[in-house]
Amino acid sequence: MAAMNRADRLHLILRLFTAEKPLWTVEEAAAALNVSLSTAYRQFGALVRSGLLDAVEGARVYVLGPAVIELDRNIRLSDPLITIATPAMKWLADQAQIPCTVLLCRLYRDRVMCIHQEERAGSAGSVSYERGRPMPLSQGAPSRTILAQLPARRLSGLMPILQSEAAGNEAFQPEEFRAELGRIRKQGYSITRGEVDPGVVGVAVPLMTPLKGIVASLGVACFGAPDDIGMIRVRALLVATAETINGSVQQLSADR
Amino acid sequence: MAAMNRADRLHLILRLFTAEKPLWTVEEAAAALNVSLSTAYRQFGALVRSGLLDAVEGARVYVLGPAVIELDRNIRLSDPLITIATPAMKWLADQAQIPCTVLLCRLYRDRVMCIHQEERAGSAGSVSYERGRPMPLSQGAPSRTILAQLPARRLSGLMPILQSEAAGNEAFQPEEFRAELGRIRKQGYSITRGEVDPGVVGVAVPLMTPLKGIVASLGVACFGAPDDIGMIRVRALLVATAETINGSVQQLSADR
DNA sequence: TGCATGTTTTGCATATTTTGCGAAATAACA
DNA sequence: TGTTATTTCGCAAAATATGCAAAACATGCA
Repeated sequence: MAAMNRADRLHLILRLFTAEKPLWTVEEAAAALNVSLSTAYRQFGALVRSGLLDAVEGARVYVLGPAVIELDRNIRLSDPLITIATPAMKWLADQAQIPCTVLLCRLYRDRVMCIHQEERAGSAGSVSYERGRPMPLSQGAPSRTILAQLPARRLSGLMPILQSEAAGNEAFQPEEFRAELGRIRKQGYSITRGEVDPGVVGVAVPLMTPLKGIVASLGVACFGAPDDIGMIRVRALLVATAETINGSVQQLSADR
Repeated sequence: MAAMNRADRLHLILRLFTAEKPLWTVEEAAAALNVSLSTAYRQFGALVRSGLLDAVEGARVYVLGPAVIELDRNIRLSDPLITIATPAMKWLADQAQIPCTVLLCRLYRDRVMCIHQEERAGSAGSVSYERGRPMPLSQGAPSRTILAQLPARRLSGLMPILQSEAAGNEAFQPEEFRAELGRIRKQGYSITRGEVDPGVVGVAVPLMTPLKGIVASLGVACFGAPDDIGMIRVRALLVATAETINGSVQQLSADR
């Protein structure tokens, strides 16, 4: 196995705890991680001491711990992109005159993940692009907008992922997909209709970021069959909001 | 320095990133952690690879990374206590006829921390007991309710913390405080008025938990000068809700 | 109560990883 | 281009983690 250091290994443990399998016994984890039982006990013990894991039920089973919640608050309060974007996103949610959710998304590993969302007051709809949930690269306006921003080199590196995401689906046409990304880049936005959630129309635009090598997008997921006029309006608001955010980001960079 | 393993050390790094000081250069961190610069670079590099940290601004500065957001979603979706309590907390927020926020809190290190909150629709007030923010042990109904549940031995261990929290304040009377905790234990709830936030009245009741050694409380923070009748109503709802949650927890334990 | 079973911790020798140092490479910038 | 600040790298020494087997602990049941 490739060289590994403690952060890698630690994160490997934490990554066992997914929404699909949130509970792990030490025995299961030892098997999954290919380590002896006693090592797994020691590692879990350390993680529990740090608060990143928590013991349930007489310690037979472990779940993610309270330190995660604390760290998440810190990130909400202090991440540069999130703090800059939040007020603008609230404004956008307020101005859009149709039920919707505003999404701030970024590339994360081989996925696109929402890192902040603002719901329009009274909008009951829920969206797959939910805060903290990694989504496929190829589906939905936020993802496509992000792909469209990538340098050719980086995009090529991701093609295998796109291929595997499309596996089983109707024929995935790399060339056609690239052309689509080119169009998005040119027009400056992406729209998808019901591609991720049935009945939901998504629009997204690219975002500059203060983060080294981070690619992000700002999107709006609209519920309740919005008409074309409504979507044009939302798109315009979105472009304006993104410009505001980009401006603040530039500002921040200049200040340092 | 005491024996330490890699999980401990890793967590030490993560804990540097607080809401007060969210940005760290490698140099600052190396100094704070008492390690050489090259070690700090290596550790930060590993953490960035795992997504727990993120490089800002040409990588001169680091912040908490997207993996934290992903882990937080996992915890929201899967923590046994949170998932059990959430529907009951929504119900409670809905039934309370005054503006309020419902709080699920637990002991976390030497503090009490809210791990889930539900705001009553239309309640604009904000509360210091915010999700993910560690609060002093001695202040507020959720904290006191939790202290009141602790075995004498454990409480004694925490007395120095209480002392230091009270440092500078008007004379802190350990005996008086213990007596107060005794009253809370007997009557089964705690009420504080404006102790944490001016104008906010807090009520809290203890909670059984499925977690080994975890002590928790369910509380309501009421805004807008609620009258006594209102508070009695809320308190009764709170007791009922806690019973529901306790029941579900028992259920869960029995199932395993 | 005591036995049988399943779970968790510990001691120890060994293997692996981490560390700090100085040097080298790289990037930033005037 | 030269100058400085940042970041990576190679290496030997020091610190830690690991697996194993044995021991301690807990649990359930007759």
